[in-house]
Order: sequence, then C-alpha cells, then structure tokens
Amino acid sequence: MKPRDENKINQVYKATAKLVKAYGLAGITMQAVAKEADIATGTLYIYFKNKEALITHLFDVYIHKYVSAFFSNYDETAPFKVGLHTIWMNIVQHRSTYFDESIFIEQYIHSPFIDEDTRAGVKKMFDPLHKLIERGKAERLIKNIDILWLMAFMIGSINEVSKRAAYYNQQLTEEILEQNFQMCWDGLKA
Amino acid sequence: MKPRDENKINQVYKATAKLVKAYGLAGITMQAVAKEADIATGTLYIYFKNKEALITHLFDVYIHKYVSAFFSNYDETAPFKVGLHTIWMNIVQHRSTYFDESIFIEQYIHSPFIDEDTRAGVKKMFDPLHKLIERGKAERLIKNIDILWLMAFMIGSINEVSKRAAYYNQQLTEEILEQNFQMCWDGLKA
Amino acid sequence: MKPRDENKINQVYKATAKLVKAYGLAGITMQAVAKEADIATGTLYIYFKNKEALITHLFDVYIHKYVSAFFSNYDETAPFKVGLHTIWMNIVQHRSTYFDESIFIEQYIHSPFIDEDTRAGVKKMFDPLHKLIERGKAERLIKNIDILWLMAFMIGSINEVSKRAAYYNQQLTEEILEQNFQMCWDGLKA
Amino acid sequence: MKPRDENKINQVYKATAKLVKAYGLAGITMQAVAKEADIATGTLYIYFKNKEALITHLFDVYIHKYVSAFFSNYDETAPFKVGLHTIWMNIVQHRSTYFDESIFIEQYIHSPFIDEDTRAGVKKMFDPLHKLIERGKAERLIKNIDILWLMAFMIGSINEVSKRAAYYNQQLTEEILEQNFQMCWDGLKA
DNA sequence: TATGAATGAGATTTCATTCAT
DNA sequence: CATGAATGAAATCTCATTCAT
Repeated sequence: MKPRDENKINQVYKATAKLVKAYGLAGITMQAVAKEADIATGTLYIYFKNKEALITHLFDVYIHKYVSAFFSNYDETAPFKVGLHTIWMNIVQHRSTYFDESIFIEQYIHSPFIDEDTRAGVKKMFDPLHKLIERGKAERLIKNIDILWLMAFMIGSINEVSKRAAYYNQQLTEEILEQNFQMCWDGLKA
Repeated sequence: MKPRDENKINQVYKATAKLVKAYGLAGITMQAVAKEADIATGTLYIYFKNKEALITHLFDVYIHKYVSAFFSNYDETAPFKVGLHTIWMNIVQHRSTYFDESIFIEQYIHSPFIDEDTRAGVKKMFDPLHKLIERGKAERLIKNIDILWLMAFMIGSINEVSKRAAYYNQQLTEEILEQNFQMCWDGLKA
Repeated sequence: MKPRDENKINQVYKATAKLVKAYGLAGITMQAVAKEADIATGTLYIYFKNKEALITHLFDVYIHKYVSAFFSNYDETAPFKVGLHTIWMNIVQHRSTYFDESIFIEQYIHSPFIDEDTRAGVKKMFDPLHKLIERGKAERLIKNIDILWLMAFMIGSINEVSKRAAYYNQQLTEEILEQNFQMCWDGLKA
Repeated sequence: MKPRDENKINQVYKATAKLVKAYGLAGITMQAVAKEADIATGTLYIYFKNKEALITHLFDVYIHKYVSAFFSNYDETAPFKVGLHTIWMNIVQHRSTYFDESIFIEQYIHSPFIDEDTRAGVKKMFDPLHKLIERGKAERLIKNIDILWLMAFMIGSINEVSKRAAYYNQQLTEEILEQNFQMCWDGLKA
C-alpha cells in the first residue's frame, strides 16, 4: 500500500493560494491547481470532495492561522494599552507578511462558497479583542463609543496600513509602525 | 458598446454589482446577469463586446461615480478641517449607500481583469485629497507623517465604518458619523 | 429569437432509446445521445437538467405510452373474455412493436434512477386490468386464485411472447397470437 | 483470474450481484464492488483482468448455476407431466431464492457486455427442456403449437411468479406453487 | 435591436486501472 | 498476494459566445 501523502495536501494549499493571488478566486480551476501542485486532477478529489471543499478548507486553514497570529504573545493581564499595541502590531505584521492569504480571506467572504455559520464563526474569533476594548472603555482609557465603532476604527487602521505596505512595497519600519499605531491610539483614547 | 438604451445599461450595471456582492466576482455568469437585469443573454452582447468589457466598463463607471462623489460640495478654499470633514462624510455616505458598488470595486482590484494602467489611474483620482492632506501638514494641523500613511489612516476609518454599517445593518445617524469622524480627526491631528 | 424546437426533444428521446437498446442503460453517455440526436452536448442540458432527468423523463413518456396502449379500444362493458382478449393483444402488440422501449422500461426499473414513488405509480397504472380480473373471478369465469397470481400469469405469457418475437424475429401472425392467447385463457379459466 | 482464495471470489460475486440488483448494471463501479466485498480495489484486479472480465465471469457462474438447478432431480424417464412439474418447480425455486442473480442475468443479456456466442450458448442450455416439450407434443399431451411458444409460455409463467414473490415479498407456499403450476399446465395441455 | 436556443470549448467530477509499498 | 493512493482518460455539466428568427 502507498501511504497517503500528507505533504501533498500542503502542496495543494500552496498551489491554490498562489493561483488565487495571481488570478483571484474567480480565476482558479481544479486543473490549474493540480498542475501547480504537480499531481493529477483526480488526486485532488481524494483529498477534497470537490472544489468547494478545497476552497473552504483553505479558508479554514488561513483564518485560523490569521486569528491565532493576532493573539500571539498577547497577555490579558498586561495594561490595556500594552495589550492593544500587541494585537495591533500582530495583525499588521501578519496581514502584510501573508498578504496573499488576507486577500484570499476577503475574497472568500464575498464568494458563493461561504455560508452563514462560517461568517458567524469568524466574528466569534475576534472575541478576545472585543473583550479588551470593553475593558479599555471600563477603565475610561478610550472613548465612550459603541464597541462596534471602536473596533471598526482599529481594524480599519490596520487593514489600510497592511494594504499600502503590500501595494506600494513599503518597508514597515519600526518607526512607521509606531507612527501608525500612535494615530490609532490618539483616535481611540478618551 | 452601443449606448442606445441608457436605461438598459444601468439595469445591467446594477444587476452585475448586486450579483458580485452576493456571490463574488467568481460567482457571476453572463446568464445570471442577463436574468437579473431582466433582458436576454444575447442583448448583453449588443451593449458589451464580452464579459471582460462589461466588467471593466462597470468598474470605470463606478470608480468615477465613487471619486466624483468624494468631492461633491467640496470647497478647496474652506478651512482644512471643514474640507476634511466634507470629504470624510462624502465617502462614508457614498460607500454605505452604494455598498454593492464598493464591494465590486474591491473585488475588481484583486481580479484577473485589472491591469497596471488602471491601477495607476485610480491612484490619480485621489489627488485632490492628497493635496488637502498636504495642506493640513503644511498648516501644522495634522501630524508630520508621510502622506501615504495619513491617507491610509483616513481611508481605513472610512472603509470600516461603511462596511459595518452595511454588514450589521447599522443606521448611520448624525451622532454616530460625528463620533467616527472625531476619532479620525483625533488620530490625525498634530 | 430562435423558438424552442419541440421536435428536438423527440430526437433526443429516440436517440436515447436507440442507444439503450444497443448498449443498455449502462452504455449510454450524454455525448453519445447528443451525437445520435445530432445536437450539441450543451443543448441536452437546455431540455434536461441532467442525465438523470433525461432518463426519468424518457421513462415517463414510455410508461405512459405503454400503459395507454394497453387500454386502447378497451370497453369495460364488454364481456369479460372480450376485454381480456383486447388487453392481452394490445400489450403484446405494443411490446413487440416498441420492444426497445420495453427493454428500456425494464432496465430503468432496476436502475439507480428510479424511486419508490415512481414504482408505486407504475403499479397503479395497471388498476383497470386488476379490476377486470376481479370481475372475471366474481363471474366465476376464471380460477379462484389470488389476483396477484392471475395477473402474474397473464403478464408472464405476454412478456415472453413479445420477447421471443423480438429475439427470434418471429412474425406474430394472427394465428400465433390466437394460439398464445388460447394458452393464457386455458390457464386462467375456471 | 488466479483462483487462489475461492472464498474471496465468492464475496466479490455476491457483492456484484447485490449492487446490480440495487442499482442496475449501470450503477456499479469497481470501487463500490470492492467496498461491498470488503477488499481493496487493487485486489479485484488480481482475480479479474478487468471490469468486463468480472461481469462476464459472474454471468458464466450464475447462468450455469441457474441452468443446472433447473434439471436437478430431473428424471428423463419419468412421465411427461412429472418431468415438467419438476423443472417448473426447480426454476421457480431457484429464481426466487437467488433473485439477485436472476436480475443480474437479465441485465447482462441486455448489456454491452454480452456477445452473440454467449447468447447462443445460453439458448443451448435449455435443450433438455426443449426435448421434454417435444416429447409432450409427440405424446399428444400438450397443444400442437410451435415449441418456441410453448416454451415461452412456460417460462413466462415461471418468471412472473418468481418476480412477484420477490417484489411483493410473497411466501411461495406449496399451495400457491401448485396453483400456479396448474395454470401453466392447463394452458399447455391439449 | 432584442431574443433565448444552440453551440462547443473548457471546467468539474468520476472511475477503471496501475503502481509503489 | 493485498493494499489503497494515484493516475488520467472519459464522463458530466457549465457558460461565454453566436446565431437564427
């Protein structure tokens, strides 16, 4: 017996992400994925029931990677501003380093592949950030505005920083990152 | 494209944007667009050479509409903060009112349809905002940071406010808008 | 507009039946059907949602044709033996004339395509024959055996006569038909 | 075929017949057969050259089993009616007991797998019955009709009795069997 | 111009068969 | 021998585009 090659799955993931970056979700075909991953088309169907399953799986992998990166080194017990700083930096770093994956995630969210449950699940993943912001409000450190908008504000700042970094090939130096975080903080603070 | 029936063309545009919002660029077919626009498939090809032409055209229309909305009622000679306020509000209003169109624009930018020239053209459209920010810096009203990041910060705040409004069905009251603008301003101001 | 060519459906039916006769249900492909019907593969999918729908439709058409042929010229009020004779002859004639269709029907009944409802529906179509046999029993003209077996006996005789006619290319002359009916009648009669 | 493990081959035969009964010849795949037989797909190809060989082999096995069951306990020298009774009962018993196999045989006969030689061979297997009927005619015990039709009549009665037993889950009691044979006999007898 | 049926190239998916272990 | 992952040809099905009306 030929043992199931677990490595092959990773080849497939990589191939898919590469193609999505190059051509968008709209542009990938199973044939192209197979070719890029250097396997036969039929083999794809051993690992994934169909195209939707492949895409969905890839989303799961990336979204988990994405979210877990957010909270790496995050210490709930640290002072509020420290926690916020950690998360802000984590997300910017991850989004700009793995920009292809971020784009894939965004495209997936506006694709025929996603379902309501998944969408709700994604929202839940941000709970720790939600809790942190709540704490900041309770401690009167940040403005007394609905958390929805406080989070929107923070995420907005993060998204655009990483997008510009990717599009204009900007080096995200320590200084630039701190300048950007400073703007975010000044906007939020009470 | 033969611009005979201007009304029919608008039906097609609307239908396309609606479908892109619902299913992503990956999910639209000429058949679906025709059905949604309540015309025959063949008719699409009277107005547009092919699918790419339709998509590209639609992008042109929306991006121009988008950008010109930004600067409506904008008075270059007004005080800096007034100008910024006008533009901020204009964009948020436009993006949340025509949210489908915004999604379409974002998806298009990450699709196989766009080319480099188009991308450069889009950047150029933001020149008046660029100039305004420059003036703000010169007047020492806002932080002394690379304009790239100042703009990123402002756009990020706008994008997320309109996204949340759309996704969570939030009414953008005068008060909420002002709270959000305030955060943006506090972040930018020197 | 090119009007939907209703005749095309008949071409497809004929092509399918021809192929099923030649290669069995197992042997037909959509490509082969399309080619035989002299249309493009894609066209098949305008008329039928998928292969299953085509097969199921064809079954519906044939089974209705089949059953309605049974009872053509059948007069409920005629004497029992006359009624039986009419039906017996009708079925034999129809089955041997449209032997391909009979084979198709038999294959369909043992295929992944059929469902329970359909099977029940088919059984119901034989109700008039069931009623006739019942009447024969009540009139003491035929044996006092469970109707299930009386019908089985009659149908069995019919099936084999038409099969042999088809396989051995036997001309079903008036004389041969009457001889066969006579055997059936002698078997049934009290 | 390498007849190493006779038991494994039987598993395969049974699995195939079961699947053919459930889904028709059209519905079986080598993968499904392997799974049903609880072996690996590759193993099938140790025992059978290919799918056709498996199907053809299975037919050979079943048709021989079928025909030899017909003539078990059959004594050529016994009186005509006794011989006929024996054979009639044998076939009904065998067909209803091994109904899956009967269905398989019928489907095979109308499939792309069979060839003319095989068809002729099958016909030959019925020679002893043919001879018996001939004798019955010579002894003036049964009607003076072409043997083709006499056999058709007898086989028809048998087929339907076993089909109904299988489909309607009828217990074939001694009494029911005798009633059915009686009809057959009454039909045949001079 | 407008229609939508028809086309066929290409995408997705299945499955008989092979092959490395 | 036995396995089941891997293959790729062939099947099913979709959809951008054309065409007859």
